[in-house]
Amino acid sequence: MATTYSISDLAREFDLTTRAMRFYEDMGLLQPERSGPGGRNRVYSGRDRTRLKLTLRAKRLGLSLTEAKDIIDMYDSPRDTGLQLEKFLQVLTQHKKQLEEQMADLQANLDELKVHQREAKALLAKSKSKIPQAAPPAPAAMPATAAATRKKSHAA
Amino acid sequence: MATTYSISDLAREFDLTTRAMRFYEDMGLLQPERSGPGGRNRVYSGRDRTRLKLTLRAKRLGLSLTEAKDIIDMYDSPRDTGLQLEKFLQVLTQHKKQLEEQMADLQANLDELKVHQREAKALLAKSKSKIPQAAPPAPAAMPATAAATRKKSHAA
DNA sequence: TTCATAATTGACGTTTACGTAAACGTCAAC
DNA sequence: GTTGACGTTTACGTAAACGTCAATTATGAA
Repeated sequence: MATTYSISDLAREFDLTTRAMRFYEDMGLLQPERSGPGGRNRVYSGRDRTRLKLTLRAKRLGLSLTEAKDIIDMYDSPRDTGLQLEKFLQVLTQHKKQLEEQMADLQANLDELKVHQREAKALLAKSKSKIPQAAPPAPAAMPATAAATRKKSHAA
Repeated sequence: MATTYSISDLAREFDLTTRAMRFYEDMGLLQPERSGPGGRNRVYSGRDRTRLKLTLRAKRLGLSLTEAKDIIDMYDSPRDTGLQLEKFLQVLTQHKKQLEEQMADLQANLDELKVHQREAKALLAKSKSKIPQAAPPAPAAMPATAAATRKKSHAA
């Protein structure tokens, strides 16, 4: 039988609250079955788990939940006719372009960061080789970014 | 004389409202000078422009404004003593780690996207070579992401 | 001078993404 | 038989990031 999960199973695994999961359900991101007396309790499938994982990944990349849903649904939808396939491919291309833009953003940040890193290391070396005291005046440019210590990574 | 900008200059350039810019100022991200009668009008410096640019880049990568501010301020702050330098380097390392995590997320998305792209192309080719009609049943997995058509890119 | 354009400061409204009780059901363990 | 641990719904609260007036001022063109 296919593996299933309770709400707290997934909550624990992905480090979120049950409240969040129910909220995602309200948003249409998850569609757990029900079990128990009167079908009260939620039962999540592997598909739900996957969708949740993708949702969180999307969030980490700055998407809103509705954006995430739109995309996930699209990837998850039936593409049986030729026209649907073509449209799907169009969306894919668009999506890919945006991902690549974001890649560029990220790369820019990393590059600037590395410059600062080098500069700082150089300065530190100098200040250590000479006298452990005050050093040169102002900094140079300035990069930006870092998803300030998220709860957990779950990158993949 | 150093080049300066009006509020609408920058608003236009980065495609945001003046309201947003004043909001960023309230958040401490920008500190324009004042000019005109009674110092009413805001005058932005090149530094402001840079900070704004970095702020938007950070936003595109999913950071909150306060996160953005923290980081930008850090990069922008005076690092004159050895200890400050060392702490700065620590933060840099941490920051870098997070950027790399995000890179991994992005890469994962791109990879999955490409798989779908290939699959779809194959299917489309098949359906065209045979009969332009209905095709195989369900899809396979599903990736996620794409900063749903943001206003403008301004990637760099 | 008058009208349009651009700017300013409040101040309240809105959307997103949950948090936080309150109040209750269920089942196993003690 | 009651105490937990886990689950449920309903519902109000909240922080973030602006949007959207309103009321006013300044400047430049017609």
